[in-house]
Amino acid sequence: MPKRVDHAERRTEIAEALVRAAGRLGLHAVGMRDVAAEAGVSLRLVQYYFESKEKLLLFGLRHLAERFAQRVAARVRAAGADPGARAVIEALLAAALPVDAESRTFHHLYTSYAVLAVTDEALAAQPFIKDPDSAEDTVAGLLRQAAEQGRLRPGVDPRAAAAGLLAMSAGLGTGVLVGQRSAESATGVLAHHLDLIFLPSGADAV
Amino acid sequence: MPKRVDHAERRTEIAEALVRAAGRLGLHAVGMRDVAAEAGVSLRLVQYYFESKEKLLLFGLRHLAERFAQRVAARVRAAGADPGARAVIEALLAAALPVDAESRTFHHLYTSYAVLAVTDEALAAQPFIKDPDSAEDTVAGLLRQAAEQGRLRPGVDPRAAAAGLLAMSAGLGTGVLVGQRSAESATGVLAHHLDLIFLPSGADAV
DNA sequence: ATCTTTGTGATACGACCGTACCATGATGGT
DNA sequence: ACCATCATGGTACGGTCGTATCACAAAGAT
Repeated sequence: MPKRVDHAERRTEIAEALVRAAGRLGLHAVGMRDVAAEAGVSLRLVQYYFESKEKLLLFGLRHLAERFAQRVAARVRAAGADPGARAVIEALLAAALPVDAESRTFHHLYTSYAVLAVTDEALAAQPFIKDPDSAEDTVAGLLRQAAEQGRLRPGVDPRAAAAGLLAMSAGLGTGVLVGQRSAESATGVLAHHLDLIFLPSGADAV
Repeated sequence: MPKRVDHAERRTEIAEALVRAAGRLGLHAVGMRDVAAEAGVSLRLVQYYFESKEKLLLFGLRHLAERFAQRVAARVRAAGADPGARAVIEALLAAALPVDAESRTFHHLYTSYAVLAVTDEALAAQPFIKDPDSAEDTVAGLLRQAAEQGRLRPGVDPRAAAAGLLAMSAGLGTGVLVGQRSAESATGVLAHHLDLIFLPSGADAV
């Protein structure tokens, strides 16, 4: 037998080529041949490791979601040890904004997948729909924790506030993506809304 | 010469056929032949009234934006005469949520166009990018007016709050579109955030 | 009445796309 | 040493897509 290649690793390489090519051309325009060229392999190999384009797309989506989850987790961790709920939430929301090339690509492709999911039921059944829910759980948990410590403005519902913040972050991200808004403006808007949700800590009340 | 058809009217009919077909198949999957079939005309006619697919897409986008602006304006008008800034804003944001077939299609296609605009500079240069800005101006103006009447929570910046609300509405809309969230939940989240921005009016404080 | 322009249809063309098929090194098991 | 099998390349096929071409009917202009 030949080299006995690690299939999982090769599939990951090809999936990352897909992500790069799709980030450049748009997901709608990327073909099997583009992915092959980007990965530096033959068209046949892409077919070999993924039997069909649909399988490739699905795997690419899962890979993208995983990488992004790791990114967010790393950013949250980098926010320091127990830095308070607000800082964690701010880091989490900021990590989702398309401020650099990686998060731009992520936002771009994730939105592309979401649009495709409207008309493609195989995509709609994919768990990437649920990922934002888990993010919402995380944020809601942090808000609840802050509420118990009396750091939240009275009347704020953690669940609704979490959903609103994440939706806002997603919407602002799209605005940044299409060049309608700067990244700084987006983070500013988020910070302003966090000010509405959290009580001013210590002396820096507005 | 033949019938002397009204070109503008015919182009509008074809553009609406495009919108219907794209709403059903997804913008990425709709072709000239689909549009022709949907409009009940021959492929040649679509080419005749729009020289290229790109022109058709651009015109379709403008048509979509116009129809949507009219829809929002009608909803705001239907909110009653001088119903207060909050009611107007709530009507405006609610009109943008994909609650019925028309607004679902709008949200779906508008997001599709936004995704395409990331990689297509002809689309990126299109004024539909600016329309949200004018909506933001409107909301910011209403918030400023409410602030002058002392109806806003102190410390709320009208501009940032308007941007945040519109982004939240867009993000929630996407959530509703992909079936991740119900329309009722989305309006509830919006209402909750309006509660954070506006002071409780009269006796119904929380 | 003829001519010229406008609207409409049918069809052909070239390109590309996803997939399938065929061939063939390479290599580990026996 | 041989062979079954994995990995890989090349290439062809059927379909579809946007666009171009050819044809022609209808009707105002002269």
